[in-house]
Amino acid sequence: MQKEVTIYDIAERLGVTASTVSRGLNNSPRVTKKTRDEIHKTATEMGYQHNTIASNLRKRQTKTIGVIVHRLDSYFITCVLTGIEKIINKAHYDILIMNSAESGVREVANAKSLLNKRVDGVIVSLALNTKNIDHFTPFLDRKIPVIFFDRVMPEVNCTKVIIDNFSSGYEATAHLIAGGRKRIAHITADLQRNVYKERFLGYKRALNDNGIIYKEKLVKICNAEKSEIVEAVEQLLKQKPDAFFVMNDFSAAICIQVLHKKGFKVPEDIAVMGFNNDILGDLVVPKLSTLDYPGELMGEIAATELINQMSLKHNRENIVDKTIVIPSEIIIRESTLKLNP
Amino acid sequence: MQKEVTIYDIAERLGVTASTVSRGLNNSPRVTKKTRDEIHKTATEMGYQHNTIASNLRKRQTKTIGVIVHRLDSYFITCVLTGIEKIINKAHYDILIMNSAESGVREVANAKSLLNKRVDGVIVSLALNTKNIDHFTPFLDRKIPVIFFDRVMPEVNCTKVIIDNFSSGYEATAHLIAGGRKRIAHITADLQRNVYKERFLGYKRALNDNGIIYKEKLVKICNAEKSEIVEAVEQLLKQKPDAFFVMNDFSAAICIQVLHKKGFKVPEDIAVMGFNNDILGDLVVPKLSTLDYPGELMGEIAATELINQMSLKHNRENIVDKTIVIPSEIIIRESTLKLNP
DNA sequence: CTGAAAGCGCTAACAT
DNA sequence: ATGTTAGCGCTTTCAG
Repeated sequence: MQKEVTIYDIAERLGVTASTVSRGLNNSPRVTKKTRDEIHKTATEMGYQHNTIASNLRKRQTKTIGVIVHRLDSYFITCVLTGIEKIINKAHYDILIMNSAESGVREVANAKSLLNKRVDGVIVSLALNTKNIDHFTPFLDRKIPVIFFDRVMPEVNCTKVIIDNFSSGYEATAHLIAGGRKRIAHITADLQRNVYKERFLGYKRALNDNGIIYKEKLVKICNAEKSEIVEAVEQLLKQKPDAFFVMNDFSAAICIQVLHKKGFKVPEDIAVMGFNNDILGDLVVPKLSTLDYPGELMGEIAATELINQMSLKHNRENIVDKTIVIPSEIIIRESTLKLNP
Repeated sequence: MQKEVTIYDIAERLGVTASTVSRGLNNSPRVTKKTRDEIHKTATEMGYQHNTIASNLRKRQTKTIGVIVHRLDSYFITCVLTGIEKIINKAHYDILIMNSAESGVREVANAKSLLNKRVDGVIVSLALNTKNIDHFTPFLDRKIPVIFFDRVMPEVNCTKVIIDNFSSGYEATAHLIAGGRKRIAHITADLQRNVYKERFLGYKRALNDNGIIYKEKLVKICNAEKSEIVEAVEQLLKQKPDAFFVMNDFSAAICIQVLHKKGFKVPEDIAVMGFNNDILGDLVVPKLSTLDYPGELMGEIAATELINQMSLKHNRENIVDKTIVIPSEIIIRESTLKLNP
């Protein structure tokens, strides 16, 4: 950055003072239309570019929000980001995206960085192994709103946007049972994280409510790597399951692939239920039954809530931490069709 | 933002001056280990948080790069972002992601915003309808490096990271021809954009080199909306094609779905060739033949090049604008298997 | 309607 | 090893 054209340079050229130039550039009505136009004209002539950093320092606000996601290469996350972006942009804020890459350590660093950059608000989905949210208390102390979405800490009192994972897990399992399945395998991820834990609890409860005994051997925990999914499916097949309830559609599609390779028919021999309503679910054969998990809507709602809270800056006491539950919906396609008796 | 704890507050408490505190916090060797430790200790005690804005203003650099993408909800783009992130983070830079949402107007606004925020470098993939790159000249004037990836302006002299779209289009088409196909339909997007145009030219050339006459009626331009793809496939079927070469794997999967619904067998009746090597290609039936388009690698290379150019700040004359071509590779799976004579 | 003056919080010559 | 001083570029109160 060599020497910049500043408002002083414009001021000098026009024989006015920097304050006037600043007002002019910001289209303040306190400066005549004529000077305002002149200011804009010379500004472009001289190649002036507003310095947001200086402005931010002076105004003590950045008109920027931070978003911490647990990964970037996920269809669900990009939908959420698209939703956030839609709302945030309309309100003339910018977005600083940080990627924790499922690492709690990086998440802490991300939070610190956002704090140092003085973002006006934060939206977060927690990393897989985040144990507490102490790294967000500096924000709350400073009355900077923080909204958690999807992956949250259930116990902690703060604003959350989630789906009802328990009910979704319950509903998925109940649907499989209604289809005549009795040995339902469940492939999921780290149960520390609320989303997986609650779906798992829903699964167990549905079994129980239908008089099916829960068997630990029918449950496998793994991350969403293809190799791990393949391995999990193969292991679980030893338990002779008649259905799989899988953590996401991508993994469910892999599951189907493995089953086909092993000579099983889906859904005739084994049913497969996904989660997330990924675009891909409609394109595989058989089409995947799944739970609709409206990412873009979730992003929009989180962002709307954030903007709302940011605008309440001066009487922050009015903010009530709430939990917003977004409706999720079971989508029944082909992979779980009923068994003929 | 109420009154902050500043280095002056720490200085006062410790009976030293702000410079010392600043040095201490930055772990400058010019201050004794003892005072350094004291400074850090009191800083945390007092809840001090470094103000990046003030620091950036003073240092006249932000350690932040801007990335403008044409959309967020694309598997390819998220791979690129992941790649960029990997490299950029290692170099202790932050990333400001902007979404042009395929709008040239928004792209111009994004560029301006990044300029105002004084990013140290920029990585861009152009929107569908961007006509020129004048909005990036202010960066180049200020010696702020700009790297274009994937969607670029071929004519303009600047640094680009791309794949060889012409050859890829050629190779895909030649592969189909080698499989005995003669009436090869092509579904693509706006030919203004280099990537589509060059693949199209490759397609034409391959036809020509193999003595097949190019037929305009076998080519359809559309965006990647599902409905448009379905419509395009249905229209093209009237031309009795024996193969489809489709702009991306997602659309190719839709194409297969339509063909199945119409009673065609893939690849026996009609072959389908995708583009991008999306994860999804391996999960559909039949598995998709496609062109591997290494997004993450592209991101890594663009970022590495950017960092390289940013480090050359003071003798920017040394920068040679170059075009880096990343190898793309045809992947033959099931959807284009050879016709039996 | 415009100007003067102060300061946002930090860093880096230059001095001691 | 630490202090002094100035200033990054902008906004905003207060004055005229």
